[in-house]
Amino acid sequence: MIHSVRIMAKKISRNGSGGKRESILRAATRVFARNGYFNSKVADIARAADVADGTVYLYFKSKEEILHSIFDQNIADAIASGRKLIRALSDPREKLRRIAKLHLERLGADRDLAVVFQVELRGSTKFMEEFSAAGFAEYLDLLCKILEEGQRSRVFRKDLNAKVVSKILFGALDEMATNWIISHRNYKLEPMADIVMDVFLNGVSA
Amino acid sequence: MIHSVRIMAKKISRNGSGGKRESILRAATRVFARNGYFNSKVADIARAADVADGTVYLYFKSKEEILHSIFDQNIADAIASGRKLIRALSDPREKLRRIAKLHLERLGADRDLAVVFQVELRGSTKFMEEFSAAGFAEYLDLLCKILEEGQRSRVFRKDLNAKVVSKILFGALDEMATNWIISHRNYKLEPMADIVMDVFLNGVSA
DNA sequence: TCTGACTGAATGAATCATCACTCAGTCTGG
DNA sequence: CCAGACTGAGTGATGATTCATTCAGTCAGA
Repeated sequence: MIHSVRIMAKKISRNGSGGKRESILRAATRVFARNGYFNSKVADIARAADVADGTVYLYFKSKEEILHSIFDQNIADAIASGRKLIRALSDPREKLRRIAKLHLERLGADRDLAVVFQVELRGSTKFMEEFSAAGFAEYLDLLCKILEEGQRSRVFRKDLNAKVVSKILFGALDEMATNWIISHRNYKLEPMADIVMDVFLNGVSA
Repeated sequence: MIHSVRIMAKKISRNGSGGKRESILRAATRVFARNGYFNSKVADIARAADVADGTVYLYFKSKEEILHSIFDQNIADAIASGRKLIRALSDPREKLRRIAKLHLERLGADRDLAVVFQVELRGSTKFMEEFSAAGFAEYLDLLCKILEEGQRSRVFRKDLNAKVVSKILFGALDEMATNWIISHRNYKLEPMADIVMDVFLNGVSA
């Protein structure tokens, strides 16, 4: 009995929305987004999460690991959602449209997270390289595979390098997100995906 | 006689490639590119420029101002080059092709500068917003104006928002540059402009 | 031409505020 | 009472910036 309760507690504390770890990650996202990673003090994160400074170190090895965790958790989730979303579809164009929409939808739904992804994670080659090695490359690969599939079925032009073309698409979406953050006007991010996909698909269709 | 010699000396020390200010800027670009802005010590920059720590402060108010100066100097130069390059051209498509090539040519010619532009300048919303207000917006506007011109002459589709479309183009080029930096393989950046422009122009042409 | 006063660029050791991280101790549920 | 989650004051390192000092070069007067 006691045993199972402890396991539950552990589980909640690891994954649940009431857990300290989650709470620290959410707080850190907010703090990083507001001040920038290097200007954020661990003490600020602790205060925002309503825990003591030391508690942060019970859950994360270092300040840097917090940033990593924010990225890891979200990119893995995004890729999983993306794969699931396109599983039932057959038209490569539609697959890309859905992925693009999901991409901007997710970032548009949480401005703080978007800032961390678009701004803070870019702030050092070290991070860029580490991150690119992991989830980022996987995301690009997801796009690339769809493009290749479309080339095989002659939906997309075959004279283009799929890898390069997937970067073009990613770059266009990425810029939409970055501009949305910088701009202080209040518009919806996700509809931008339609315009991007219009131009892009028109450009790569056979 | 002596007087004119002094004026020459002053002029060289302000603008010439042998001047300390220039030398500090070049050194800073290298150091920022290697270590990242926040991990770079002013002392590192001073050593790389072969001057004393304090000398840096005779030319720049702060470490931050050094980063600003690197950006300001280069973006202004890039925009001027771009405008000059397209002045004699009439076809909007050709104008965009030339600008895109110039964009990647400049970054591809100086990896350190590219790292500062693609990575270090992105590392804080504060920088992003300040920079976007100045030169970056002007660059986007340059693209936008060409697109609008092309729409008027029915070269480009009129059903697209020129501002958004210019961001798509910028984002695609930007991603080429960023990927070139992250990737450790040794390829030329500038030819990527052709592929980008192929897809892009195909996508926006009427 | 020589000399002594003057200038201001350049120096780099010292200052001082800032944090990431630690750890000795407290609290609490069972 | 115990285990272990949690606390938060303290520590040590770091690094941007300052400023008293040096010294190479300029200049004016004799």
